[in-house]
Amino acid sequence: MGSLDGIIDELDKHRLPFDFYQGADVVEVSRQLNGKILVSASQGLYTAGVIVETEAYAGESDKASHAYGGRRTGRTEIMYQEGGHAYVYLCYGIHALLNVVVNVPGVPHAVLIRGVIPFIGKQTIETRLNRKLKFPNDCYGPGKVTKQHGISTRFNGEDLVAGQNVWLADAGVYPGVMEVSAGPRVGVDYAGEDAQLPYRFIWNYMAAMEEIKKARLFQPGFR
DNA sequence: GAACGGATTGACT
DNA sequence: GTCAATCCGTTCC
Repeated sequence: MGSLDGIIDELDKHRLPFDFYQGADVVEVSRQLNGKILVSASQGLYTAGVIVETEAYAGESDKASHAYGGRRTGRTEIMYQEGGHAYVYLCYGIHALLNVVVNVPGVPHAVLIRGVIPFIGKQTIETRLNRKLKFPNDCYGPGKVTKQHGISTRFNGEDLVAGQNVWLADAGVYPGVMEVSAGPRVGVDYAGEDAQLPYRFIWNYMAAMEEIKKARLFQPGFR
């Protein structure tokens, strides 16, 4: 009852389908990813949490994107593949950042996962951090997400639809209509006027916790 | 073979 | 709120 295996099994059954990632509008996909579940199995240890912050990167026409102007290199290649794969790259030489590849082959759109409220594997996460989790502070920040969930650049190219190492699920956690706010992206001053685009989506922590409490997966005695 | 620079973080006031 | 450390991978010569 409420066993870890049972919950992971449930999250596996409710994976986001292939079609979800083929969406033509990466900004809308970015918004919709708030409330979805990030599940990872790294070093044989499961962790999972609710996504509460994302940013859209709109490929060739977006000056903030690594694929701006059709830039296609070894690093950006995965973004040109079909949606539903992970794009993980190293930032500032230290932080791995997790992106979800969106759209059809040849269209290098992606969504950066910037915030997650963890609910499975808290002990694993605290071991990785070497300290206790601090809410809500530890939930926001793209480098924090990958550290907590054991996601390194080795996860680059992972299949989110059929792979066993990392995936996304719909666990019935949905933001209220007005609860996800849009704003400019972080750390993209180099992108000129594109830095002002409202491609960043944040789900307020208190509001997210309210919705999480309501979801079936989180009811006492579930399973 | 080497320069470049960053989709950040955490410490500090 | 401000600010500097950070260091590898990517890119191009």
